[in-house]
Order: sequence, then structure tokens, then C-alpha cells
Amino acid sequence: MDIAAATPRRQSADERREAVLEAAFTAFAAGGLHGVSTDEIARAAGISQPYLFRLYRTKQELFLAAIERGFERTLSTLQQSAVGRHPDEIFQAMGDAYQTLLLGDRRILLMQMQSYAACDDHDVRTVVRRGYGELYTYVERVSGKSDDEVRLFFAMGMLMNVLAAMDAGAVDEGWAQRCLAFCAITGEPPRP
Amino acid sequence: MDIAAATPRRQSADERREAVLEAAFTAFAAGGLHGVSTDEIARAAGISQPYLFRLYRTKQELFLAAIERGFERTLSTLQQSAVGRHPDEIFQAMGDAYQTLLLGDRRILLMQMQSYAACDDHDVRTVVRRGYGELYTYVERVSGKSDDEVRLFFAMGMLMNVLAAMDAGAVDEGWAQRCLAFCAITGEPPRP
DNA sequence: AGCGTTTGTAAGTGACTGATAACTTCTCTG
DNA sequence: CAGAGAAGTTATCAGTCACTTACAAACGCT
Repeated sequence: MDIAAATPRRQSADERREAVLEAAFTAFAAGGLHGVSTDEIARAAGISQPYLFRLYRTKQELFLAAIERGFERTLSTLQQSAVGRHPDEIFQAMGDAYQTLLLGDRRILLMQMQSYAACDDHDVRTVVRRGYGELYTYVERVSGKSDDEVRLFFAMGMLMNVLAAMDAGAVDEGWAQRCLAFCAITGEPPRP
Repeated sequence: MDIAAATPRRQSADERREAVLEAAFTAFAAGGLHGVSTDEIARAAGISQPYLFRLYRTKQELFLAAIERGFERTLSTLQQSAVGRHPDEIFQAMGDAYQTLLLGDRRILLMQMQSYAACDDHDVRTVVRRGYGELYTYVERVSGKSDDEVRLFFAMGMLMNVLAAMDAGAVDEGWAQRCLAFCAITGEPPRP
């Protein structure tokens, strides 16, 4: 293996696609579909703007891929937190894992918000429904909890999203502290 | 009173401002700050696009006003549902009222989603924090419920927002029906 | 009637946008 | 090594955007 091979001048289209998707995920999470230009995304991914359009046919297509990426990350986090757990612990473990995820990567919840906000678009709505449905049925199946409890789990998740979006942990008022008291979202992730 | 006075050729700036804000509320709810042009908003409000910029200095300023309008509408709905109620009923009444509001005017929840999604911007975050704080402290005060119960109230509200955004009522799958079972969001508003 | 204030618009500007066409350069294989 | 196919770019375009300038028309008041 020579030096040139260690830093190849050219990457495969799949590698570039992944780089573009990752850059798009960051950008779209902050600005939404219309708040970011394809030029910014391409630059962040280290390619020219026109080449982005060979990897993704349209900006919308890339946005949809970013939404799916967000759901995948969330689902995969829940799955990892559940492996090897006793059924009674799974629910708590998934909750903690989701909280840790939100604290570790703000893009996750911001991308979720962008997804929901863009639900006026038909294609977005389709992807969001599928992604949310997968999350929901997974939690139902693996937790074995009642309908009420699963619903509560997701309700708390949505509340955490909103509070994290407005960075409620940085709000020095009583209501914010009381609302956040149920989790350690103000500071460190939970210790098991 | 003559005919001309019934349809005056000119309106006061305040009347126009209100018309613009209402049009902006509809437009921003669907498309977000960057998903709608000032020209579309001005047209919908029945004025020329340049005149919009005399009524609101920037597009962002108009967007912030629309966010506040959303919180005002929600707060006022909760307030109206609480008047004359026995303390024990208030919580239920507010929940029903919020649900009815969501079903009656999709813009409310879409605008909320746009607000949260735009929280990457400092000014937006400031307005959102204040608006949410007012809602939260109002519910705390008037309901007299425990921290846990108030938190649960808002968590359920956020879940309803998300489900309404993706129009989960139209999803013909088990998970959606189970998640929606707790409320009549699939159909008519609740009957007391 | 006269005049200052307010309401309103037509025209325009420079910057930016998503997307395309045409072209070059690298790399792998027979 | 030839050349086909993949990776990647430069140049460009037609349209859109937020926002400004300059001007016109209606109104209210004395």
C-alpha cells in the first residue's frame, strides 16, 4: 500500500453519497429544506455543487434521505439499548438511551422537527409516517407494555424533543426547571 | 353611511398589518420562514410586496410575529376553556379545548412545528421560550395540578401535535390507531 | 381650497438558487 | 497501452428572492 492509496484522489460514488448525506443531515437539521443551499451542502461534503446532483437527483430527494437517516439513527439507538436487557428494564433503558442520544447530537431532534414541520409536503409525510410507524411498532413489540404506556413513552419523547429544541436547559426560570426535573436533560446523561 | 364608506379605498396601517399577519400565519405554517416568499404573503393579504416591508421591516420580523400569534391563539383557547369551570374539570376541559383547536385549525400546530424547527435562530428561540413559558405557567397556575401531571399534560399535547402534523388519523395501520385511541383526533372533537 | 400626512404602488437591483450541459481527469481492465 | 467507464469540474442559465427608491393617490384638517 503506497501513500497515494492511503489518500486516494477519487472516492467511489457510494462514499461520496454518504459524505453528502452526512453533510446534508447537519445542514437540513439546522435550516430545513429551504434554509440551506445545495452549494453549502456540496461544499461541506467536499465536492462541487453540480456533482451533488449526480448523486441525488433533486434537493428534495436528498432531504427525504436525510429524514430517513434520522429515523434510522433513532431506531438503531433504541435497538442497541434493548439488546441483552431483561424485559422489565428495556423500557427504562430505551428512555435513557434516547435522552443520551438527544444530548449527544442535537441534529437528531432538529431533523425530527424539520421533518414534522415539512409534513405539508406529501412525500415528506409518507416518509415520516413510515419512519414513525417503525419506531412505534418496534417499541411496542420489544417492550411488551400496554398501549397506554407506549403512548406515554412517545409523548415524553416528543416533549423532550421540544424542550431540547428550545434548549430549555439554558432557561433560568422555574417552569423550565420543573418541566425538566423528570430527566437529566439539563446536564449529564443518566447514569445506569 | 354611503357605499364608498362600506368598502373604503384605503385601510389603516393597523388593519393592513393584521391582514398581513394573518396571511403570513397561514403561509409560514405551511412552508416555514424560507418556504414562502414575501410576494406570496403580500398577494394573499391584498397588498403589494413593497408595502409589506413598510408594515414589517424584515421577513424575519414578520415570522417572529407569526410565532407569537400562534402562542397567543393557544393561550387564549386554554383560557377560554377554563373560565367558569370547577378546578377539578379544568384540566380535562383544557385538554379537550386544545384538541378541538388542533382539529379546527391545522395552522396552529404546523406553526408550532415551524417555530420549534427554526429554534436554531437566536431570536426565534427567545420568542419560543417566552411563549412556551407563558403557556406552561398558566396551566400550572390555573390547574393546580402536580408537576408530574402538568408535564404529562404538555407531553400529550406535543404528541398530539406530531400526530396531527403527519395526519396520523389518515394512516390505516394498527400503530396509528392504537396511538390515537386516547383521543378523538381521528374524527370529531370530544363531546363533554 | 390648500396642504401635510398617510396609504399605497411600479420599477428596479444585486445577490442567490436549483439544475443542466459540456468537458476533463482519473482508474481499472483486457 | 488503449480505451471505456466512472469521478469530478467549470461555466452557465433562467428564475426567484428580499429589499429599496421614487413616485402617486387618497385622506384629514383648517
